Amino acid sequence: MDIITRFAPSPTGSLHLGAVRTAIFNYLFTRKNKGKFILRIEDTDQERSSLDSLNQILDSLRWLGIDFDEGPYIQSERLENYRAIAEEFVKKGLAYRCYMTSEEIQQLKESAQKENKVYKYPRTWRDRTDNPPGLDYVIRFKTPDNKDIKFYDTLRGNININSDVLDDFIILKSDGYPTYNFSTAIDDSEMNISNIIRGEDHLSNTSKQILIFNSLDKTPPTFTHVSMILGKDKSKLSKRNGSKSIEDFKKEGVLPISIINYLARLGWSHGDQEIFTLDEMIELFNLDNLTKSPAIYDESKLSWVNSSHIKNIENKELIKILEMDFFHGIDVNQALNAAKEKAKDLLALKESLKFCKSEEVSLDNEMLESISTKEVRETINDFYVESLKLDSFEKVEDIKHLMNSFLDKKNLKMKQVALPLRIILTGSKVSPGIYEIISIIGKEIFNRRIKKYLEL
RNA sequence: GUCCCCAUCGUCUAGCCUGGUCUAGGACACCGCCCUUUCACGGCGAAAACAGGGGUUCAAAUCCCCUUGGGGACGCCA
Repeated sequence: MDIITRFAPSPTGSLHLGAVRTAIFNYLFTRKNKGKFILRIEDTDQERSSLDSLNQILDSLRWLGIDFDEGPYIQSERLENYRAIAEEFVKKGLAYRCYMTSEEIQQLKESAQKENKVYKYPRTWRDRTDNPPGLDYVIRFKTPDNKDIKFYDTLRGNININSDVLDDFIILKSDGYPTYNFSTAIDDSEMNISNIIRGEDHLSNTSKQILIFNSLDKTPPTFTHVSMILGKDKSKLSKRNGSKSIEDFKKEGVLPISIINYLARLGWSHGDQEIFTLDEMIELFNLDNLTKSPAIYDESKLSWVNSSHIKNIENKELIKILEMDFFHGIDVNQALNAAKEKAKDLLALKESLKFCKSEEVSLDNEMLESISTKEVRETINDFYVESLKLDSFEKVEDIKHLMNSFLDKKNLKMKQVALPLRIILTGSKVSPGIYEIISIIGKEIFNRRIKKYLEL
């Protein structure tokens, strides 16, 4: 059977982590099975949907590298279809018009609450045949009585829900827009979706959608309801308990692959492996290795995953991402290699390479003060003289030897030379090791920076 | 309240389906030590879990039931 999947966000805000993970699972599953991946925008809430959110979602997905084979299909552009089907349902006696106003329903809900009961629509219009002219109406689905609604979930097995816990739910709102359960089921059937992978919060909605599938005379897809991602406080992820948007991560120097790796690993596993390339994940992904229990979002793990991927990233790729200029004479590859080793994110990495951007470095007062003593000046001068013996700074080993023999000769501690040297050469407290720094900037820049300091 | 789902270290998880190899493995974080040229990186080590109670069985983290706990749904939100 051909695999067709979809990711169906609603454009009512930026992409949150749970949605992104759903997208990732769908993506991995589809690519693994050489299927078709569809993007569908569920914007049937006129009030909350916005073009801004839509663009933001599209941008985030693009940045993450999650690409689609079809779409985006926009539900608000398919309204005629939903309306026609709703009308057809009415004609067939599967649904009916309900003229009850929102105010009336509000009242029913309030009195139900007073009696400590749960509101349920009293089916007032279910069997009425009159159509009061000029009044707003909704179309409700005729939910059958005491019927077992069954479906299969690859993660949770056979699920059985009795229709009596369901209401005569609305399928078409009074503004002519479909409700979620209706349009989702229609699109999933019309787009021939074979597998629905989505959050567990949709598990109880599924019964309603099954009812729609049945009425449409279509076989429902195979479901996989993935567990939720929770915040540190074990409640639904929100800004308060640490949830961020994809834009936030981008700003904080997190690589797309790190997010994908971390999120995929939250709820999915392959033995003891923690770090995966995209290709590996596609190769290894399997619905059977998903976890059923909810997972708590842990930023420090993400940070570790990110630093691991930074270590692995190709320099060519890294240069593109950093959008950074290197001063000529800088050994760019060596600089990148050294910086990658210890950076926890791209911001830190960029910061540690600041000394590679221009001919000179700027020093703040505190730094200047720490290197302006007579002893330091002499030491640096001596080291400079010593360094003249070396024709090339290309090899880190040579510099190391140079340093060691210098320390021996002068009977100095590493600290006494390396600390001021680092400040003079980089103007920073965050940077690669001192031998690497010297090698990276090369003899020319080294000489220039040292001379400038000695002339101060 | 009703219905549905879930339950292994603080966190993510392996093991569960196909009971014995589990005095429960790995990773992140934490703590300690080492390396050291700041910040870091790295290396080594420690501590840390089968929610509770009943069954079934020679044997249960693994199968069954109950309790408890957590999550979700019950919208003219998706």
